[in-house]
Amino acid sequence: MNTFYTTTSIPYASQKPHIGNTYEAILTDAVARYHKLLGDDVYFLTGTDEHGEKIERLAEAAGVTPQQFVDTVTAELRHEWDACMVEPDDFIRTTEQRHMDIVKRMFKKLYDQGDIYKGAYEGWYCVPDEAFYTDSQVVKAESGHVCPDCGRPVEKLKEETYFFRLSAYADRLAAHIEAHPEFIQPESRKNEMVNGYVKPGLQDFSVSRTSFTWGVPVEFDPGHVMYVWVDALSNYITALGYDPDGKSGELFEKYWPCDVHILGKDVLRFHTLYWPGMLMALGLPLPRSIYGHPWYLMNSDKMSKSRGTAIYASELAERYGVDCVRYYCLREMPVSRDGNISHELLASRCNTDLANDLGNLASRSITMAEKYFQGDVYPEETPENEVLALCAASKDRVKGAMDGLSTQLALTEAMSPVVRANRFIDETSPWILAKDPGKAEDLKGVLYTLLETLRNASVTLYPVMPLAMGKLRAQLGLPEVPVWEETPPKGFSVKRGENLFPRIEL
RNA sequence: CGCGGGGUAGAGCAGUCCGGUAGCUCGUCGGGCUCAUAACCCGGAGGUCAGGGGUUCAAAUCCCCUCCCCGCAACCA
Repeated sequence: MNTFYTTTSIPYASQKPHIGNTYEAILTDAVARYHKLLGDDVYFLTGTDEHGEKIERLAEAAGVTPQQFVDTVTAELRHEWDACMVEPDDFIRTTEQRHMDIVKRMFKKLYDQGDIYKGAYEGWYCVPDEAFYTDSQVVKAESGHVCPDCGRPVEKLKEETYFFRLSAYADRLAAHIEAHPEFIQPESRKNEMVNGYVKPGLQDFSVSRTSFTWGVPVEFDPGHVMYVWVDALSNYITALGYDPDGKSGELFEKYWPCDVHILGKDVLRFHTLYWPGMLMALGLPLPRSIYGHPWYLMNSDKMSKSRGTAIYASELAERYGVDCVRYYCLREMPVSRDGNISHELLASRCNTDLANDLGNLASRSITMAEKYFQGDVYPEETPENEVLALCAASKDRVKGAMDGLSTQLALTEAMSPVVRANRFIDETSPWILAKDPGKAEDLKGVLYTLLETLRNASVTLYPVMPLAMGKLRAQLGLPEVPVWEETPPKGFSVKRGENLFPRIEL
């Protein structure tokens, strides 16, 4: 049996995640469910990044401890995930003891072997903005260096910090990226990483801070806490029970290396350069692939809580149903640019595809099966026709698209037999066949074709819409959870239930 | 010459790698059907595929140039 390990990036627990953040969890969940259908031994990990200065400050402002603060945010996040039927095998928080214990020993090991060293980070600091800038970021004005954001003068600041020696792994990493075209996906992002960072030369990066305390302590140097990279990125192996001293647990031995890390384009750099560098230093195999997805925008604008333009998955799921939200997110995200989401767009897409095409096909097909044959449709011979041929062909194409994480294409393909079947009804006019007792077998063939189209869709769409497809399968008299290679049955015993996708009225 | 992405019907998008009558959804106009969630099916109108040049029998698709929009530009998650 193949194993399949997939992860989301772990969101920063600084605020409740909006639909744009939740999209990633939905995508990863659908990928995990798809591989489960294929029969793979799947492990799906997600979690939260809970340390850092920003959280320390937000907690202080809220008058709570940082731990209380992240407990609240992480609970909100899990509520969002739950509302979308995102069901990971494990959920890791970087403030958990099991994580911190391992991270501390990892850090020490890297330090002992010389991959982490003490140095100083020099930069520019804008006091009013409380922001650091690098040499290349600050604007050089006549009056001296000024803040690129607000234009006020910045001060030179020097902070003692530990660095990870990424430069030592630059050549190996460049060679790996070159030799494994699938390592960074999609390809346009790979080019961005290579041209933007690898070719100019990879520099060491800072892995500790002395300016705040809410982090994993560097035990051999009090005053330092770990900065985000070592702490957060390592969640992918600490959750599996990795042991820097060579006694890693069963899960780690079974699932590492990861098959695909799924994350936003904004953090792709850290996952494709920093993280592999650290893994090389630890002597561990690199993840097989890393996929950077675009973002969802609200009316072509970045979602912002403060501007009131954020949409939350839980609200959408409550209003329109979890299946609609999952379907929309995975159907509408374009391949190579940011997607748009709004109530209007979601309602339009779901009404067209789910209510009018799929839901209505189920409704009319099952109703006819009950009306004409009391729900039992067992033709003497399994029919062969264009619609059934399309079902088989489309399923293969769905598989190809899902393997490449192209959910937009996968869903378009999965829906194509449904659209074709609606036309098939007009072409065959079953209500006319029903008036002629001598055409009973023809009528059975037509209804079988329709029900088999629905069964096929219940498999190909199951990873994206587990709830609704489970209900559809129940109406078709099939087990609620399918397997990908399900054999078409000789016939169907159906029973009409509630409408699968009620039309959305705004 | 910093890097990358985008600019295709009123709106939102696919097609561009592997040139060959420009496609999908919504909207709109007309027709059909009555099994169905006022859903389904057929047809019409609507695009010089950002602009210019080149290659070719043929270019949205390949090459060159220009314009516009967006993201990134190293320690921000």
